[in-house]
Amino acid sequence: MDASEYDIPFFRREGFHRKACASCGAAFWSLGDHDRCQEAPCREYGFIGHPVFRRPFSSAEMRETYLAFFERRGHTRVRRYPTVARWRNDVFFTQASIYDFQPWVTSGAIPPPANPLVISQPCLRFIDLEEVGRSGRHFTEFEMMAHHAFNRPDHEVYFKERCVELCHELLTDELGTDPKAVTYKEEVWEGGGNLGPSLSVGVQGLELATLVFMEYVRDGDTLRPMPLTVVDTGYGLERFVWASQGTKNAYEAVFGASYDEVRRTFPPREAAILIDHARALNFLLTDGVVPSNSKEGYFVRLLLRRSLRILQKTPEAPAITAVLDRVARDLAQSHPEIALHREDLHRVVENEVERYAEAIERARGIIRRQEERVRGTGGRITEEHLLEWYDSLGVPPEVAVEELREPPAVPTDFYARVAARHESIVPATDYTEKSEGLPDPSPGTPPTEVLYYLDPYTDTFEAHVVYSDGPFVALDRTYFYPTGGGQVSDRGHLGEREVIDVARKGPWVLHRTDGPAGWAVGDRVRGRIDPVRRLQLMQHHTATHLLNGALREVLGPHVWQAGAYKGPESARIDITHYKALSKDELLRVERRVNEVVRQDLPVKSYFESRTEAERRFGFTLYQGGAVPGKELRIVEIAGVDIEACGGTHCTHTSEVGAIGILDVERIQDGIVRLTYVSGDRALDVRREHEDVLQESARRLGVPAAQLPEGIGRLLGEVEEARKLAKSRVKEDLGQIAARLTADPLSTETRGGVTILWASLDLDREGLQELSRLLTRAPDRVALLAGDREGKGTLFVGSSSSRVAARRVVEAAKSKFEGRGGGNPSAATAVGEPGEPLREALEAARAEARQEAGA
RNA sequence: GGGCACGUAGAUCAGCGGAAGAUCGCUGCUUUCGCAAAGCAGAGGUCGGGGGUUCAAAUCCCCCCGUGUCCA
Repeated sequence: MDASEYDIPFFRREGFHRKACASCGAAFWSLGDHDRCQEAPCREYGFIGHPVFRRPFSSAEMRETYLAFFERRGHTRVRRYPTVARWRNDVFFTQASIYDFQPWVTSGAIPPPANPLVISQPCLRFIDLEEVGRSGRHFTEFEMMAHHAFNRPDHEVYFKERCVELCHELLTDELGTDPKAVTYKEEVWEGGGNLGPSLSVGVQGLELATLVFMEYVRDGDTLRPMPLTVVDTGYGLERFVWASQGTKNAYEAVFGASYDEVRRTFPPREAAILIDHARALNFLLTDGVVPSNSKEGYFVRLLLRRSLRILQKTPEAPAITAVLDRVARDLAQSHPEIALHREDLHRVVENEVERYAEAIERARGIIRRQEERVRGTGGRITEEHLLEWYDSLGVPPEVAVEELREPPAVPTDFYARVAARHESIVPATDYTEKSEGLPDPSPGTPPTEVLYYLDPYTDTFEAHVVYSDGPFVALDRTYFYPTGGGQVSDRGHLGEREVIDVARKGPWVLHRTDGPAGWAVGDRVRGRIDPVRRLQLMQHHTATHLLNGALREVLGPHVWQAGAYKGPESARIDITHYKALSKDELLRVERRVNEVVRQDLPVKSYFESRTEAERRFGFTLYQGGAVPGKELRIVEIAGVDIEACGGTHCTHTSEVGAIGILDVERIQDGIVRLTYVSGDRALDVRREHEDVLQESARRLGVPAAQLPEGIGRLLGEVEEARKLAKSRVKEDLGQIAARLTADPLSTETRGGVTILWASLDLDREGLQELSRLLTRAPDRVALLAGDREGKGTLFVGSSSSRVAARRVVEAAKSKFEGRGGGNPSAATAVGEPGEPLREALEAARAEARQEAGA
């Protein structure tokens, strides 16, 4: 990055000097006389015992001071986003404040909620999990305070100059840092194909903030300017608090009294982990993550189980819910939503505690048995076993060791070795816009005015073509709804052309027709939307909101939408929930949701400022993921469900008709999927089911109501018949056996061994059964040839220690090109039928006779 | 999303290429005033589903379903 990028007038004006750090070599700007940048490891911590700010701050005080400072300087305060980044598919968690605005705001697709804005965003990072409690400064969950500005060519808010000025003013005038103590180190930031210069702000060895100026797009080796430049800052709340107090480690400063309380029962490291994890869990659980074995939920499980392991080591330890509540009390001062719904949160946590206990209990048995087996073969349990058990059973090594009679030593690098087992590279899926593959209308094309919010029942309209490329057509205005928010697109006609898909691309709505449209820009076309399909989609969408509300009501507020699909045939919603729905719960949900339909409540759709909407309704607005934009479209069904939603909806709940839940399944641990139908589809599906039922009943010859009993009876009869057939065969074989035994032509005795032989029309299994009957008594050898379906089968059974069935078959099998083998008591071969088989039987007889001896 | 483990009698599990087992529970009988207990006898299995390899598959291979777990 060119040095001129960092040559900011503010530095010159204020008399900053540019120097190269004697330690790391990076260039930095400062008013003070430093030969090194003021960041670790170039400089040791100097603030421990010597706070850098004018007074100590608590977390709540520091957050408020920061937000208020920027508010006074023209920034709009924006409430935190959920810690679960549901609006992105490349990450699970919000890891930085800018994540709130990626990719839509940063790409320029949608305006930011405010500009410039200031936020304190709780973030989660699991990379340094092992460092928590050890380094004295790492946290799983931390708050990134930030001021952001988004600059368009036609609207410049502020960039480097004002950003650095604000940062410096905050540190010095507002917080009282010695201006000479601050260094701004030059760095390059790069991410997601964008890059730009950045300044790392250091004081007394502590990196307090990073100021990033996103201004370029990497295009191979060359850099192109971004159409939208972004001021992306990050100020670590915890570091600011720590710097203000100068305590030995960050945990004392940040957690204060709650840390002291937990310290009474636990050593420093354990205490820090417990509180750190509790803080992260409070955010995650409040934001609707339910423990699971995959995705977001796994991290909740990980934190919970780590915490439980620590708690279980100490008999006088409090319950995990108590630790969570203690930390929640502190958090609620600044994040009141954390204090809500504690009972529900407890239920989720307690369920997980039980499941962990069950998993460990199951594992203990497996470990005991495995040691038994290993010891039985003269081996012993190794470190590898411990790794294996942790990986596949979830048993921590210290628990496994308890269960063993001869335990191996637990490797000190146990968890590093677990990590090594999972070395395979997992490619991160990059965020890709859904509109990929669609043509991009030129920037000069006027944006599409969307009309479908005006009246969802309008299905004909006239508009002008503004863009046409092959089958794709954009209009100046349209009533066609493009796929989005889980709702599939409308279909219908534009002129004589059939519209088979509709998609959003930037500010345009693209209609895909069934062939080259052949219109010119300016042509007037008539649009007709398939009204039946549209109505069904609206009904399914509104039904989804009603269900979402009913599910939260019946199951608890931990229920969040984790995905949804509204098609013309059926709709489904995935919700976060920790166990399968009981039949009773399902019934209550279905009853409740149809009750709301009958109440004919108005479904109000309106636009409202984000700030106001969030203030009134809270974060449950973002059921379908965070929706950026200054204005949110709110779909409100008073007392049932309120969401930010861009779909088309019925105007009253009664228009949904009946709602029938077809299926409930656990698609993964912690996620339940409901499939349902509404409107005419509910009737159609009912009809289809009724037909299946009637037809089944007719075929079985019972009234439909008695189908289950009828099927039960039928299955019983089948079972009876099966047994009867089996016993008949056995009986038949018994008779054959008796006849053979009595027939001198198929029996001879040699050296006390009775040899029986026969050729029969039986398959392999029949021969085997018969052989078993014949060799029930000791010293018997059965030689049975089966000729069936063009194959010859030789089966030999022996209850004599002198005659090995396997050897007999070996001796005979070349006679009929037989292949096979067996063991001393039973052997079989398959080969040519007819004459060769007869010869094989003779050969077998000769061999058996010889082995039996005189 | 990926790795690993598991799915066999009502329950807990063994068997891991050659003729489906153990323990508990269940039923009946013996014993007992009755219960518990003991002894004897018995019932109970499409070895998760489907395909393949093999003379032969619960067992080996592939796909699917379900459960658990670790990791992103």
